Amino acid sequence: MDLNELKIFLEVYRTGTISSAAEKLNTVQSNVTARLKKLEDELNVCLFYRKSRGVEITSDGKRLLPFAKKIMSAAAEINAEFKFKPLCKGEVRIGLTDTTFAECLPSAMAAYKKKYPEVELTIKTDASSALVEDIIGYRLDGAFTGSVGGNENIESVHVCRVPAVLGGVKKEIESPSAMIVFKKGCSYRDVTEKWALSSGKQNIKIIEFSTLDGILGCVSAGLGVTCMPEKVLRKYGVPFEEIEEDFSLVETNYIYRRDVKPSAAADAFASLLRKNFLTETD
Amino acid sequence: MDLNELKIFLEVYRTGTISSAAEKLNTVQSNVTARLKKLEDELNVCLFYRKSRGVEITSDGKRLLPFAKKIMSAAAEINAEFKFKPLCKGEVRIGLTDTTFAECLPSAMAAYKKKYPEVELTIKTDASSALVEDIIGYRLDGAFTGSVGGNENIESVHVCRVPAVLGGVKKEIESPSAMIVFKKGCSYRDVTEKWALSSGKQNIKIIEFSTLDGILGCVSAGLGVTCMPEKVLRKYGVPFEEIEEDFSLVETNYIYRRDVKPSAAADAFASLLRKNFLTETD
DNA sequence: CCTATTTACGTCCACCGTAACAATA
DNA sequence: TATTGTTACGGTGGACGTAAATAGG
Repeated sequence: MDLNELKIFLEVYRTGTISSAAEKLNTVQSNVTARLKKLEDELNVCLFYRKSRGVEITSDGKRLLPFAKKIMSAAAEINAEFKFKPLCKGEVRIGLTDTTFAECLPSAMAAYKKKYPEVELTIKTDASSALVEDIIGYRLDGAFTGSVGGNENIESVHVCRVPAVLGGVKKEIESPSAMIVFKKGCSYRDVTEKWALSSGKQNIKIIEFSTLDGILGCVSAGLGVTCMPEKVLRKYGVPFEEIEEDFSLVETNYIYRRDVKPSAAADAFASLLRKNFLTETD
Repeated sequence: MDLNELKIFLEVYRTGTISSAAEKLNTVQSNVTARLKKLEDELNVCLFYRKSRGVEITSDGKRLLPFAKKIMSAAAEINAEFKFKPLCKGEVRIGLTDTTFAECLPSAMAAYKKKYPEVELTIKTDASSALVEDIIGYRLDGAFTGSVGGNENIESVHVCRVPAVLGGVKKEIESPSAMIVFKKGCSYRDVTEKWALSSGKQNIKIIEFSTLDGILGCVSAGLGVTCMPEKVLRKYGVPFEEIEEDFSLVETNYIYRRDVKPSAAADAFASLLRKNFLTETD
């Protein structure tokens, strides 16, 4: 059985002649005759009486009608689902770093939920390197990360490059007692460590936190310093000063598996987030 | 889109690997890979993550699942309808002569209705020649008639050959006053006319009736004679005597259009009727 | 090394179009 | 003759199989 045969069967029934059905279907009479005959052979029945003026459906043809219609409409639903409403449903799993999250996610998420209410959106925040692993392991559809070592499985699209600044109360910036950072793999931890190295403070104590609030709370309390995008520090009211561009610049990229075509829902979210990101970090 | 692609998609989902799906479907890996890729290209999505150990369905694949299942089950319903339950439904239009009707139809119809309750059975009684026209014009699926002139569109199957006898009250048989018969085209009218001719009574009056009851009623009332199968006259209690075999033998054939495959329901009814006919006319 | 998928390539069949034929009004 | 369906036939694209390459555990 073949969808095409059923389509032809229905069109012949609708028009009442093989010729006009062939024309409607952009093919030739002989082909319609052959497809019809094939269907009749498959089902082992006669579907139409061949009369001198067109054809007339038989009792067996009538039996087939509802089934054929059902199948064709189900097939049309697939096209509707995937071609005409590609964004309406699905599940999207996006990864972010805590800093990206703080900067631009909430507004993007609100806009996305409003536009595509049927998409199940899952957001995970983690360090850049962990996000890369999640992409490779198919646990995320895409992620915004700092620069990642080249991996042949991963496609990386540059989003923006913003400088990190050194945040901390005045006393700490002048004489830092500790670096308060995310776990290994966070791009801003890297910057902070590079800053410490370049300014001869490599033996400074390290305090690790797993949340942005935790880090900034401690920094505000004068327990240490941290490198962050200026925007984040401003939002939390943490004093800061600029640091050398040599190592302060942090890339933000959108990454995804090269061998997996992103779902339309994922593409839509990623581009929306990227737009938000660029707007807010201008 | 193609039913085969959807079947492959579902089997890959069910088994979790392309290899085992190929084995289940009696084909090879490379073919499953290709069909899957074709489906993905058509829908413009990625349906499975290719992992080192089999594949895993994606969010878009999950979207496709219910549609694919729906279509495949609808296709299976067609097979069920036409292959496994070929006799359950439909419409059957059978033609009979009045004499055939009287002889064997009632019991056959009862048996058929019991066996195939969902078939819409339409019975038409008319003269043999009229039934032939109905077959040619697609208004009947099949008919039991007397012998008909060869028509290349009509397939004719011999059922039986029984002699007609001359029915009438004693006085009428000895000296018939009229032939009481069906309209032109009835095989038994033909026999009656041949009898009249051979016995030198060609100028006898003709009374036409359109029902068997009418004919036999008049014959019983002594208004004339008629030629009928012995069995019919017995049933109605009409006296009779045998006539010459030269013209008394009446064929009964089952006829149908050669270019139309009979529906299973029609075949079933015809064979049942034929069996009844043979049994009752032994 | 075994399992699993992808890619390359060759074969073959089925679909489709052209064209001639048949039947009917 | 015009309309419609059927049959014959040839080309071609796509489906399928074989086999080698690739990747991960």
